[in-house]
Amino acid sequence: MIRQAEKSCPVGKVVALVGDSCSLLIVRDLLDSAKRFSELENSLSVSTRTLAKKLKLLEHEGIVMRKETKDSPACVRYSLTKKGAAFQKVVDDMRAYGKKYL
Amino acid sequence: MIRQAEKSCPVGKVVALVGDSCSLLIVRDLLDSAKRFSELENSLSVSTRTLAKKLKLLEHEGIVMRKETKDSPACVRYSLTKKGAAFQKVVDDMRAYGKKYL
DNA sequence: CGGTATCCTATGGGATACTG
DNA sequence: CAGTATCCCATAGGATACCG
Repeated sequence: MIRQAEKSCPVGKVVALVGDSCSLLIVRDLLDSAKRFSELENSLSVSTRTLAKKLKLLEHEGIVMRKETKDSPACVRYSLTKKGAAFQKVVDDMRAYGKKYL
Repeated sequence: MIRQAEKSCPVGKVVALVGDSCSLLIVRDLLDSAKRFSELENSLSVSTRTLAKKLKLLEHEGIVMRKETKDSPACVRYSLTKKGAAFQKVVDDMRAYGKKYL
């Protein structure tokens, strides 16, 4: 639904990037600390499939980093890149808004 | 997709409210100034149907105000309530983010 | 544990036509 | 102009099963 017209607007770009139901919630969680796949899965109550897709997308966009330690069973941690961590202000303001108005 | 678990988090609430493809873009436009239906329609490149639905939702949530002046043809202006205008910071932060990183 | 692969459904949203 | 009403479709996302 994001059209060409939106792509020239910085706000439109941000919405196109994290303006879905859970991308920003992933960022919110990772702003707190790096987390495992299953931790995110539980926190967000999202399906495995969707979480995997969103994480891949966010990784591809340079928002999220994936780090795997060679253990068995597998252990993977997701954290924010600098670009991802820069969402801190947005998330903080949203939190402030939510507390005050919702 | 927004689950119960998210409703206890202020950020989750905000995302549930404006975390779709165009609600926040409507707010962005109205932060600039009050606008008519058709202005929003053109600016957002969204279908009549969708815009009408989102505006109703935002009005119902107390974010947007609808003012009709009894003219012919009809003239309707949408503007932000105080609750809606409070999104200024969030939108500004998103704009700053978009300019810097996207 | 951290995914991928299928299948399937709900629904968001476009296009079009019509009305006060 | 500012919508409402239909119809229709694409796709986001859930559920489930399976794998390294």
